[in-house]
Amino acid sequence: MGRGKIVIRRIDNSTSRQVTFSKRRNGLLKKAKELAILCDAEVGVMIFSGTSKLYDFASTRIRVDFTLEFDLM
Amino acid sequence: MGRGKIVIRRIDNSTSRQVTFSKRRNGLLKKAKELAILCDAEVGVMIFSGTSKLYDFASTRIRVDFTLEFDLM
DNA sequence: AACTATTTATAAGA
DNA sequence: TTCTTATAAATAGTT
Repeated sequence: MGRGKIVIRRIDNSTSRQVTFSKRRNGLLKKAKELAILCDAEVGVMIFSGTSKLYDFASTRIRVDFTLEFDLM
Repeated sequence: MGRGKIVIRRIDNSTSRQVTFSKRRNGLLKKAKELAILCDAEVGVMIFSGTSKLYDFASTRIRVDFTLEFDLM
């Protein structure tokens, strides 16, 4: 959706990748909230950017304890 | 988006709620995958339906261990 | 389970 | 880099 059609593959240009990350991250969190409300569902989303900053959402009736283990090289 | 505009509040009719759940659940999972690929981000999504069936997605470089604790009444 | 009229998300551009 | 807008994509209501 947008001025042009895109293929779903890693965006090489880091600036474009950052801009797209910001837009789509917000879109995903918004849709997660809507799903939880509309359908009375339990939804949890966690997103880590390349710099490992966390963005997340969890519906109120759910508690999620998670540990993340990255295979760092 | 659709034939009419909707307000984001719990859908009372259970059949409609179920149909919307199915559509939007798929949409959310798709967008999570796209975000992970396009932006090389770590993304995890977990969705529980009213009947507590789990639908989830996690990008391959992430491992998420989670426990869910519902406040059942 | 399909369809399609519309709304919404967003890719490019300014 | 915040705002705009043309267009792709998601989906609400319908069949």
